[in-house]
Amino acid sequence: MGAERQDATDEYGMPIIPAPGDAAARKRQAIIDAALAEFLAEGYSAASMDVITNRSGVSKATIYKHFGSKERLFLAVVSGVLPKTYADLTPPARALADAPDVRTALVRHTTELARILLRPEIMLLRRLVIGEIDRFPQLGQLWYLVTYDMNNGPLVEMLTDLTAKGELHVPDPKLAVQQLVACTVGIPQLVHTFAPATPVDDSELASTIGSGVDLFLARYGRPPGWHGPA
Amino acid sequence: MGAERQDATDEYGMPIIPAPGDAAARKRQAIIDAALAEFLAEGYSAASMDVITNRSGVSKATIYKHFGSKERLFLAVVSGVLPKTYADLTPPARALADAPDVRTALVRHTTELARILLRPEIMLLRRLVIGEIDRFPQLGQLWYLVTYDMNNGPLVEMLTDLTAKGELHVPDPKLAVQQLVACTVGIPQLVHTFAPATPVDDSELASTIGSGVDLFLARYGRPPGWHGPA
DNA sequence: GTCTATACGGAGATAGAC
DNA sequence: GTCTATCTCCGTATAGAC
Repeated sequence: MGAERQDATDEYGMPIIPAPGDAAARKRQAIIDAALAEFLAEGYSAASMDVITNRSGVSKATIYKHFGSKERLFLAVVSGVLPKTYADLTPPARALADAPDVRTALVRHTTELARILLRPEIMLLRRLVIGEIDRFPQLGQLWYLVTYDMNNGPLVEMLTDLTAKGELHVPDPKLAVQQLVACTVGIPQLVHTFAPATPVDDSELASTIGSGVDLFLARYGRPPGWHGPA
Repeated sequence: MGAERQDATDEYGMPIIPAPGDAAARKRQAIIDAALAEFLAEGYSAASMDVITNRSGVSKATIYKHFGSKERLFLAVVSGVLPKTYADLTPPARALADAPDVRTALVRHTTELARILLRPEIMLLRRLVIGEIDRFPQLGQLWYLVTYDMNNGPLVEMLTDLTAKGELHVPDPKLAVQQLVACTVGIPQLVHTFAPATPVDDSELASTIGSGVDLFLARYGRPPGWHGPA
């Protein structure tokens, strides 16, 4: 029932012998994995510590030794996943350096961002966090901080630099980044927030994002016919 | 404790005698009110039917006679509130007729929309619905339908008309409406989704919305210097 | 239709042996 | 550190009297 408490074997049938000192750490990870699955599936309140206990293969007492309470377990699990969410994202400055022009860089970056944020597991996590914001305000703060560090902040810097170079005209970079994200990723994200079952249509996503970037550049881009500093 | 089961009096101390046939309807309403408060405060799973029972002043058996189950009660309560949310919204066509120009009309409309959607109770309801979407997919559909009927649909019509008249150039009105909403209301809405305690700053809201509408018009508006059909 | 009283299961958390 | 066994409370839902 529980899990591999002993006689665990790998894919070749060889017994897995955990390094002695890692036993506690491995159990801790097993708890986190089981808890994440249960919380994502049931939400915080409906999630059962009994289910997490059985799935993780450790005893309930061990879970409470490690995490103290259901609330603390929830916070530990969710806050661990959040930063990993954005780890795959290429820093905007690099995307800009690798692209032939600003529009291409913006399209590539927002597309990559959308691919990450629209992953079903991330959308699930996002809905979970939003639904529990009133119970766990720390999660809202964490979500904001991670988003800002990994995406908005770097984009603000990039827009500021491009404005200094004369390639864009962005008077309020912080607001502009919010607008850019809202007009591109924000649109499919909103749809999938309320209709999780909707599949992601690649060509539709590309055209939505392209249109959003064009909207952004119509306001903040250099005028047409402009080809560099005079 | 319970509520006004008998000897209930109005503000002048006069006894309130419910019309005989309305007794059931009045209890039904008391249940709905108590349930909404409890669901908004605790979320679906953590909400207690015992608490709803006590606050509504009727017995638990009566609640189950009326609604059958906790799930059905939840759906009845939430779906009843949703349409009322948008009832205060002026139809976009009227806002346009009453405004001196398109920009003013768009600013007024999105501002009014923001005022409604940013009300703390509505934000609370929205977080609740999002958090329970996987358990109650019907609510996502309902939310989408109400939003579309009361806001997006009429706006699409309006943009289509304005394009026909030559006052705007909107090739894809459905997408444009999503962009307009995302660039204006969507920005403070996102902030308040993750940071509910943040108060609404009127001047900041106005400047955000103004900037969003300008962004929209930079792409879809008539070119500057243009003063009516030739 | 409405009430009181209760059935029945599962929740989170812990005591104490090892 | 980890387990087994258990405590205590509260959950939804219903039976039966009025």
